Amino acid sequence: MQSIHELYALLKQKGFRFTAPKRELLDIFLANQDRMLSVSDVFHLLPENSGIDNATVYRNMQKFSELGVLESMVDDRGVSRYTLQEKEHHHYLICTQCGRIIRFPCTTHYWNSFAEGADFTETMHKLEVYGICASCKKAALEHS
Amino acid sequence: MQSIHELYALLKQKGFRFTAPKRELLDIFLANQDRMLSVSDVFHLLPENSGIDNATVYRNMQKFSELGVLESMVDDRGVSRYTLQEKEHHHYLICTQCGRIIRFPCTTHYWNSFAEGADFTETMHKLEVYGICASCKKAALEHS
DNA sequence: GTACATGCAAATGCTTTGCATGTTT
DNA sequence: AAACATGCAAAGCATTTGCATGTAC
Repeated sequence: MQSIHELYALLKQKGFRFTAPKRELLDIFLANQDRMLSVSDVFHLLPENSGIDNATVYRNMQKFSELGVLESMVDDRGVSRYTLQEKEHHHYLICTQCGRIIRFPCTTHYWNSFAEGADFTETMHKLEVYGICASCKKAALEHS
Repeated sequence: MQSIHELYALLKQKGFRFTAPKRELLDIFLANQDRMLSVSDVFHLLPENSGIDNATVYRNMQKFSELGVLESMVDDRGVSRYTLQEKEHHHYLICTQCGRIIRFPCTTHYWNSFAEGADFTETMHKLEVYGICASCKKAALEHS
């Protein structure tokens, strides 16, 4: 999911329209692939007088998630955050200072034996690693 | 963290008081160790005329979390949920049907190499496995 | 022209807060 | 008595929804 053109095709195929607000929102996500953006973040990244309403942002974030264009998560304060979805299933290192994310592949399902033991059928899993990223550590050093 | 007495001691030690609402709340968590309860869940589990206010439940859930009596998470709808904290760090199989949780030990940190590679310092991680538990699968079969 | 989208405003739901009163210690 | 807790009511946010209007197709 890299270019506006691919996204355009995908939307069209699903019967949705490619409007100015959608275009602006996608631009923001394309330009911020190393962040998980909340609706409020997105709203503040929009140009001053975009005229785009909060509700429009919410509706489109949801639509994009359903389409598989965006991936969503809920942060520790209960706020939904979104980022462009990669082809492969990834997990994230998440900087609690600046919000930057670093993707890493999903290579282990070590819990499978426990799930089987409990006769539990997995449908999905979520792994998030929180901490401080390199640039925030550097910044912290410089300020001390 | 098993008995009311231990909890009583812990609260006292931290300078808090052991009140009737706290006692009722803890009883609920002791009786529901296989669930992640939201404030709303807890509220509904309280006796009809407990007289305990919503705000009191919120304040105590937070307090208990800070004390390490409860462990908290935010569900996929952004709602905070709590369960008694175990001695050791665990992860959860979470039934999306009934909300039942099954704990399993944390034995892998396979992402360490990625974190080191990115000069990322982990402070915490979260792993949740969603699916359908044995009893919900059984119930589904019986209804079909 | 029709179906989908948007803006606007009101409503919802979870959570927090201020404040006067009540209770534990 | 002092410090912490609680109930009550109001406020705060994120998010959703209804509806009339606008726009892509």
